[in-house]
Amino acid sequence: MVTLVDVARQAGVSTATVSRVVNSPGVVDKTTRESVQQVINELGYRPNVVARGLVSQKSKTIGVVINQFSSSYYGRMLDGVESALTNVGYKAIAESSRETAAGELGAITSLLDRQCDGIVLHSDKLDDEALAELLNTHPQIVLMNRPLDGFEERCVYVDNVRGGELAASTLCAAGHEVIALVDGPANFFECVHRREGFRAELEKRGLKFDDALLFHGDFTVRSGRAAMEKILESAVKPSAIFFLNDQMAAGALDFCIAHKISIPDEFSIIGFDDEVIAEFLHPKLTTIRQPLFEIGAAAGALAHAIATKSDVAAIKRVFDAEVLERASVKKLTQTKRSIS
Amino acid sequence: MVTLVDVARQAGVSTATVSRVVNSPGVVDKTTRESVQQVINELGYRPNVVARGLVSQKSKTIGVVINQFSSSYYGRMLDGVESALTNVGYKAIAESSRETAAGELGAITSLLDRQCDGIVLHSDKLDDEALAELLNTHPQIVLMNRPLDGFEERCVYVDNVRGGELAASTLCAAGHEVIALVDGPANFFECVHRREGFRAELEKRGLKFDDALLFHGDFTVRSGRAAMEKILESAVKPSAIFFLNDQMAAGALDFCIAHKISIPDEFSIIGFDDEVIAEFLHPKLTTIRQPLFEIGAAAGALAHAIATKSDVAAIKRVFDAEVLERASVKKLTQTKRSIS
DNA sequence: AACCTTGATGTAAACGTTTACAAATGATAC
DNA sequence: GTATCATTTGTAAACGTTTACATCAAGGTT
Repeated sequence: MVTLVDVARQAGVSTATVSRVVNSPGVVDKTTRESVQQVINELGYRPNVVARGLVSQKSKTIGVVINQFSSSYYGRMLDGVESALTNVGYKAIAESSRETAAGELGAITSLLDRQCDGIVLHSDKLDDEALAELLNTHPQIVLMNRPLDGFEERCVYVDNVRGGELAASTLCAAGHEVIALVDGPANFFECVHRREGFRAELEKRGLKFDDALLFHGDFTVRSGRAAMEKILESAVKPSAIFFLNDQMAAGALDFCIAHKISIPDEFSIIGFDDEVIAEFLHPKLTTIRQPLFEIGAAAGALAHAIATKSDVAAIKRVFDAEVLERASVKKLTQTKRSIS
Repeated sequence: MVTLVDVARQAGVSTATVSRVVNSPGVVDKTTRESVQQVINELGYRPNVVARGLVSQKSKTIGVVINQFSSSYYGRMLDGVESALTNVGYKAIAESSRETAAGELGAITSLLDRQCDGIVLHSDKLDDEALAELLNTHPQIVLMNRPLDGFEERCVYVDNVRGGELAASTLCAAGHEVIALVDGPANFFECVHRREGFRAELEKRGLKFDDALLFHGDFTVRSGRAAMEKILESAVKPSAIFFLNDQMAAGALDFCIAHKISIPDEFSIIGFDDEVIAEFLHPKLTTIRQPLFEIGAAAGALAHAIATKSDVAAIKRVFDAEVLERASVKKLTQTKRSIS
């Protein structure tokens, strides 16, 4: 490995001078600079980031903690983080928690040990209390796609309430009035918010949400299939169904194909997330899209801003979801609506 | 930040002793060890990985270069790499090339600058020559899911030839004899190999592959749709089609739905890759699966073995693909076969 | 009693940088 | 000719560790 010292010796200058031509070429004399640069090129010298980090006490690196890599949900956010950081000369280093609370904590510690200047954390295994404590002791941590009361400044996320409203308004605008909702895991804040927004929008439109229309799922394909079956067996006759994520909607669609139930003719279906599978389903799934890349980018920018003590106010924290209209929602005609 | 020096002072010992209780507790006296450990806990001391790396000249880190995060293709391999490394106390740090050759080179340099002990490279932008040069100058680099002549020891990949054979044998076993093939980008080695294996298997079975049955695509959904249209317009009447990746097969399926062509009744279809979408398509796509997690894990293990100069021979380099039979391939009956 | 081991600890150099400060040079102004 | 200043360069300390080597005490051999 060729070091600063090698270059200095070869060029007949001090290490300080070499360091200067690398970091602030302006201050060194043109002749010196050029001859040093020449030696740098000849020897193929590259600064050792580790040594540099030790003395500068900066790693120019932001750590990112996610659940796993093999899901485009995290992938899209990672791409966003990396993109934002690359733009400002920082690096992202991603670590997976392997889907356990211990893994999340371990990843954070490991990233901190590595002297990351900031950390972008996607947590869904730690509870609010643990998270609050973490954020209090480590001012360089920001939360990605999760809000936390009292830490509004350090959270970047999609407005799930607004997302739920959007689902309701999309369905209502298409003429639906009796709408079933298939829930996700009870303790997920996303579910609470999406449901909340959904109900609120319905009420705003003078429609009451009947609890008989609420079905339970756990975000898996299998549970979506089961929920669809339950809906068919039940007494309620919704014209549309809002699944709190795409996986469950996919399960329902699969069930419908198997049982020759025509979608969207017999039921309109809307999902949430816009996963890659959504536009490959049959029919193509209308869904609510979270701007994951943008959320990742904002989280990266926020962590960077905090690390460099630069202006944090300009960074957008709360993102709106948007509806992607595809083919699983049918517009009801006036006549049809009155019949049903 | 609390350092070794702080601990040493507080515990009334030298930094060497503290370092020893952290790294080789065995050699220090029980009483000393315990009192030092006590101070470490009180102060919440954590070793600075950067400083440690500087003196030990080891980072215990393997860098991984991929094209992007937001694709489960890379995600599955990343999970594999991370899993293998975590098992041996190493860390993976992933960087995306943002899909350009310059990005690949930049990521490698950046990882090298960070003193990664090894690098796992997934390259599809660099040609064989550039790669060979890279591997020659940097013995710590290994290639993930790409073979390279002359560097068999340092490449981990799926046997695409065998994968092509598998596609052919699956279709033949179902009674198909006239099989169309939809190609991918001409310069991708994957395509060359898959085609090669496909042809070889056909010939082995006494079937000749007619070039009229070869159609071109570029791995995109759109091109799959277009290829399907071309096949329908053409004079050849295949009973089955082998798409060199799932994306194109998805496009074809979409086209078929739109044009009321029943799959697998009118055509049997097989894809390649087993992307997440495969089992959500209609009908569920039969495809050839690459063991991406295992490939990533092996690549990680290989890089680690090289970095630690341990035994490299035991690590599996070439992986077999497997066929995932779902619903897009139909078994032809003897009668039907003779009619067609 | 002299010598050798063994085990525990400390001393100090080293890793490859950056940077505050000092020093040297030359130009400018009077 | 001296004082002042700007520009360029060098010296050396610092960052937080690890580790070769030295030291020392205590116990064992002869």
